[in-house]
Amino acid sequence: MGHKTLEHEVYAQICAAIMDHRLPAGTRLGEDSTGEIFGVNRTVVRRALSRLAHEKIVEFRPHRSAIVARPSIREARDVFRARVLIEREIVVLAARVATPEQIGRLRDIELGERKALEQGDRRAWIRLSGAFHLELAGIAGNDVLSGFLGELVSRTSLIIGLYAIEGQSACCRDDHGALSDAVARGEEAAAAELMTRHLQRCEQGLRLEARSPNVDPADVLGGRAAARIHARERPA
Amino acid sequence: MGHKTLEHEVYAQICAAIMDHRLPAGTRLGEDSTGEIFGVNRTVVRRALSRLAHEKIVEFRPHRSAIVARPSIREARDVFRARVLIEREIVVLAARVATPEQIGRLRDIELGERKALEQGDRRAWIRLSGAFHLELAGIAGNDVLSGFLGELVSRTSLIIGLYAIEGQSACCRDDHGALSDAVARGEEAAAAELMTRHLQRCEQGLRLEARSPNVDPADVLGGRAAARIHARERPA
DNA sequence: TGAGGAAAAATTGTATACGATATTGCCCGG
DNA sequence: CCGGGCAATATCGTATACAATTTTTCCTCA
Repeated sequence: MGHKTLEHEVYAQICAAIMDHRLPAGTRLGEDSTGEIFGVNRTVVRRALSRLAHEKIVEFRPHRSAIVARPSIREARDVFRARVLIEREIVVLAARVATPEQIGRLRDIELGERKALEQGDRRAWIRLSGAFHLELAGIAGNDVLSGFLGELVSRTSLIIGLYAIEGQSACCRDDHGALSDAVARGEEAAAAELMTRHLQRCEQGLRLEARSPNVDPADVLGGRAAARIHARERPA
Repeated sequence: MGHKTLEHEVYAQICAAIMDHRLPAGTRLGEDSTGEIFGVNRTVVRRALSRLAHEKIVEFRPHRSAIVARPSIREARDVFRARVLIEREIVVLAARVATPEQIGRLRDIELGERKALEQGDRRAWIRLSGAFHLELAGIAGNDVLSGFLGELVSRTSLIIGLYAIEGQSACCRDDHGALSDAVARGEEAAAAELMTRHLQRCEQGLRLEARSPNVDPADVLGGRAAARIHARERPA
């Protein structure tokens, strides 16, 4: 893999790092600084960031460093609603046309998920969990919906990083297993309901209560401005 | 409007030109040549094209000129299926929450559409027709779905340019009017059905018969290679 | 001490330059 | 007359350089 172009490589690396929660929301991704990390030029980073910005994974602000996106609570809800809509359709289509071979690949991913969960490899689990949904989308066979879901899965990963309730990370017991079963048996309606409930459970594993309606404007109260204040409060 | 940055300006211009069918599918968009047209540098064009590529409006090929995307028949079908799915939801949500003021804006767009149609201003009609759907999405209030629909509308415009049956351009008589009525009255189910049929009619106004299953590989049989052949067949 | 503002630093926006790769045209042998 | 290979051209991929803008620092003054 790797289209052999630096831009794609940098894009993939940053994307993976964000998905794995190694780069938390709000992290500054300066063009020069990021370029030095990868040993490439600003131009490359710029393009990679541009793409990530289009996928709403990083935020671009004029004349200011790009940062890892900080999806709002409202945005998080919208993402889950969109996922319910799209993935219900996907799972219905998949249940209609899935071949045994395709079901097999779903099972493989499930297996990997369980293994990662046992070993406490949270990163691998997150990645595989997303892969399961994308595999399902591939089976459904609508490339447009697959593309949309790809974006939604990425954004969901960010949302989980921001709003997950720490204690109960492994939200979904064996939802994916039940989902595979229903798809394998061609039970369209059942699969759709399972998907809906699965996504609802995932969403309920987050803290999306609008504590105050959009406390974002100050966000964590600045970042830069706050840094100066704290420096004074903590006089070395 | 205009974020004051050249890249955005170039992006908007190219996008509009493609939507208006002034740049037909397959048109070469070289970085240098396009840059000279706008009097800007390759860098700017490159970024703009990158964005358009992400929206599937232009195709990027390594070391070859970018071209205006040539959506396949398969892709066209997927786009319409996705639109039915998303816009049914949108229209239901809109019917649930639309305010009189929002309905008013819908009516305004309709009015513009009718005017454009009378005056034979096909470009304005296409633009307003898309605007109607996007306005509806705005009313629904899910920014994620709005974003997706934005892409789908753009791609639909390309698809129409490629596959529209010339004679019957004005496919939809007054579908938008009926749609507005249903939304204004809060008739969710009726609005959803109207939207479905509206999109189906639009799709039926196209030639999407897969004459041979995916004649795309050669597409119009090359473009470059074919040009040479035809030159020989037509000895000037 | 705190506020205001100008200079300095940092970072993005845009342009130019050079190497890499694919395409094109041409020449030559069959 | 046709096909294959090589040079010339065009275009992209990446790096470097300068201009514009924002942010930060720090100094001055009330």
